[in-house]
Amino acid sequence: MAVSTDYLLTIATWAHELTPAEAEQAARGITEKTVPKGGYLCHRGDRMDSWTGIVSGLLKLSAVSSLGKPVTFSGLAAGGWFGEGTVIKDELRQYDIMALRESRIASLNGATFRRLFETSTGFNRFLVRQLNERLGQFIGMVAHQRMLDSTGQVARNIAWLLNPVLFPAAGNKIEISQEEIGLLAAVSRQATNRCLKLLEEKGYLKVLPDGIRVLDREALMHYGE
DNA sequence: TCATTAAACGCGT
DNA sequence: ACGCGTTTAATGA
Repeated sequence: MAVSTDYLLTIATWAHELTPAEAEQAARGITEKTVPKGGYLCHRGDRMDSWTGIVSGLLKLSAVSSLGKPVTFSGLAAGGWFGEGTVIKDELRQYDIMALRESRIASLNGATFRRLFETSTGFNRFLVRQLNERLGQFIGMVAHQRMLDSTGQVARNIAWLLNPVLFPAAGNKIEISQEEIGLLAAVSRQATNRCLKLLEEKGYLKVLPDGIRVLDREALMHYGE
C-alpha cells in the first residue's frame, strides 16, 4: 500500500530534499492509516520498525512513572515526523503515543528509512536540521522551566505545537482540551483555564469551544522573558 | 488561615 | 459522551 510521489511531497517536507529517484523509493515505503481519538499508536516497549509522520491531527507522547502516575512529555502536531531514534538504534519504543483527536498517520518502513539514511544527503540534511531544532527547543525548555510561572509554561507548550520547522502543517488552530494542555504543561486543569484566559486577555490567543486559536506565536514563545 | 489541587457533580454542546 | 465550570474536601505553605 504505497503512495504516489506527488502525494508524499504534500505530506512530507523532507521529500522535497530528495532526488526524484529517492523520493520515488520513499513513496513506495509509505503506508497510511487513521487513528481514532484516544487510540494508541504504540505503547512503551513495543518494537516498531518504522518512522512516523503526522498527516493531520494531534498526538501526545507520555509514559507511566515508576509509581504509576501517567506523565505527559510532549505534543506532536501535523506535519511532524518522529521516531528516528528507535529506527536507527533498533530500540524499543520509549513512550506511549496516543491520539488526542482523530489523526491521519503515515509510516515509512524501517528498511527504506535506513536506506535513505545511508545514501541520501538530502534526507540527512533534514534529519540534522530537525534534531537541531528539537535540541534547541528542549534546551530552552530546561532553561526556562526554572524561571517561568505556570502561564509561561502553558504559553510555551502551545507555541511548541506550532513550531513551523517541526510541525509545518499545524496551522494556527489547535484542537486540544484544556485538560490536555494542562498535562503537557504540568499545570492543573483549573490553573490552565486561568492561564488561557490571561493569555486571551493579552490577545495572544483565542479560546474556542473545541480548542484554541493562536494569534501571536512569537509572544507565546517568549512570554515571561 | 489562605491557596491550590484532585475528584465529584452538573450543565451545555 | 465530552469538555468545561463549579463545588468540595484534603493538603500544605
